[in-house]
Amino acid sequence: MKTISIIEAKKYVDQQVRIGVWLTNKRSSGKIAFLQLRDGTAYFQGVIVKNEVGEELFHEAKELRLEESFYVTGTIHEDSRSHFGYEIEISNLERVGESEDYPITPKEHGIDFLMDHRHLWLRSKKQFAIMKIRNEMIRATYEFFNQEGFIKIDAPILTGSAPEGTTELFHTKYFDRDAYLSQSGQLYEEAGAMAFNKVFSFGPTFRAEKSKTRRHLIEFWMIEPEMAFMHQEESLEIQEKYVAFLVQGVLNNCQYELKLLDRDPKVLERYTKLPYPRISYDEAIQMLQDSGQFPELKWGVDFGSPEETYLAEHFKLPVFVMNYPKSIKPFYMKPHPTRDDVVICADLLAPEGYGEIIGGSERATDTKYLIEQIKKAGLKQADYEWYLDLRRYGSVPHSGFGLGLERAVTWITGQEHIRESIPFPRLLNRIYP
RNA sequence: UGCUCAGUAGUUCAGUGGUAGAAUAAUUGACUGUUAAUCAAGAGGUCGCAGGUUCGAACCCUGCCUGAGCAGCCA
Repeated sequence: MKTISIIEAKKYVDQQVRIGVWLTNKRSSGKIAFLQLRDGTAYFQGVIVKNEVGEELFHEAKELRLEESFYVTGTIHEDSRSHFGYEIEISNLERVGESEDYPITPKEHGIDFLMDHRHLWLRSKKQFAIMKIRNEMIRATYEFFNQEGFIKIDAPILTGSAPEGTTELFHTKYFDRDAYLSQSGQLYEEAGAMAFNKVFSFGPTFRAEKSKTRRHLIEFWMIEPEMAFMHQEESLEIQEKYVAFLVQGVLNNCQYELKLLDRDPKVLERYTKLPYPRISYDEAIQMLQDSGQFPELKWGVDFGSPEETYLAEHFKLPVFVMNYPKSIKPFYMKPHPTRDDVVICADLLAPEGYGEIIGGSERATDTKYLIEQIKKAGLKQADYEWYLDLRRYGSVPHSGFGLGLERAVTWITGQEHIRESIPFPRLLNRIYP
């Protein structure tokens, strides 16, 4: 007899199999009991009938506790009365690990309680579906960049200086010197692009900002591609192709998970059609002013979440907002060739109110300009000499972007809050578990 | 960090000055197709912490702690 996983059950109809499972819920009457089972691959139910298995085993089945682990042996049946489409008629049970007073019950719980039990909450259906989709997006990321000829160059996590200087950094010690946790691998990816042409990084990012919103994490994962001999227009094409590829990957491989989340695949299908609309920052300001909803808004300020939501809702698609004012963007962005007040950059705003998921730009290539900008930003030139070397020795036009994985997962899975898009979220007041 | 709200049974909540409540989970029993099953029974409490007002405080006042929502910042 074969030991299988639940997800394979449909291949073993009318056969005897054995499955290692946990109990997620149970219902019983005098002569029949339904055990809701999960094994980490899927959820389905086992049926155990007293007349078939005898008094003793039936009693044992009724005694099983929530999240107790055991092996079931039985026959797989196709059955429309079961949500999964298949179920197992149990002929034997072998108990493995007991479970007393499992805290998470099938009833409602508050967010504080669930976050305190995040290590257990991950077992529930909704979290299972989100994590499987997150995994698919990671898998698709590697597939996409490999097929596009990128190689993965890992950026360091410990750095000796502030890469962008603006946001707050986590401070730590590097033996007897100061060090900081990475808030972006981008500058290192630029070095990678000069060595390997098309590169990307995928790693954790740390921001010691006191932000407390549904779209912020203190620790999150970012995908940062960087491409040599590439102007912004081609970069935008890669960006939208990548995002559409992520959505398509989820549509191809996660239909079961989308159903568990009640996320309509038809909505996601719209996001696989390219190109995405593009508007300039100037046009965006005009649109927002014309809407009459943002009377205070002036050219030169960054958008908040209400503005981003308005823009993305207007197009009902991811939308690129291009060429922001120089004053609100970091020092390394390429200045516009005919205007000195904007830079060559774009943010991709996700629809349905999910906000910015990508920030990207063409990078400045002129050494003198960069030195000026570094000074203006109040940074120490000495910390950036290695970065300036990239311009001194064979500088080429190059562009790159960063995609926040959890923001993209939150959008594609249709979640309210980013905290459920990462296994163990680090939030302003939360570092346990 | 600012503004707003909340903290009472394992959990989700009601209780606005006079003996601490409900639902649900867990426990025991009944029930042959349940989908948050249903029905019955018993059990379950440092009312976030400290101080104050009062004959009397879960409730009013002060301080503190913890969390959530929104904003700024950003991906």
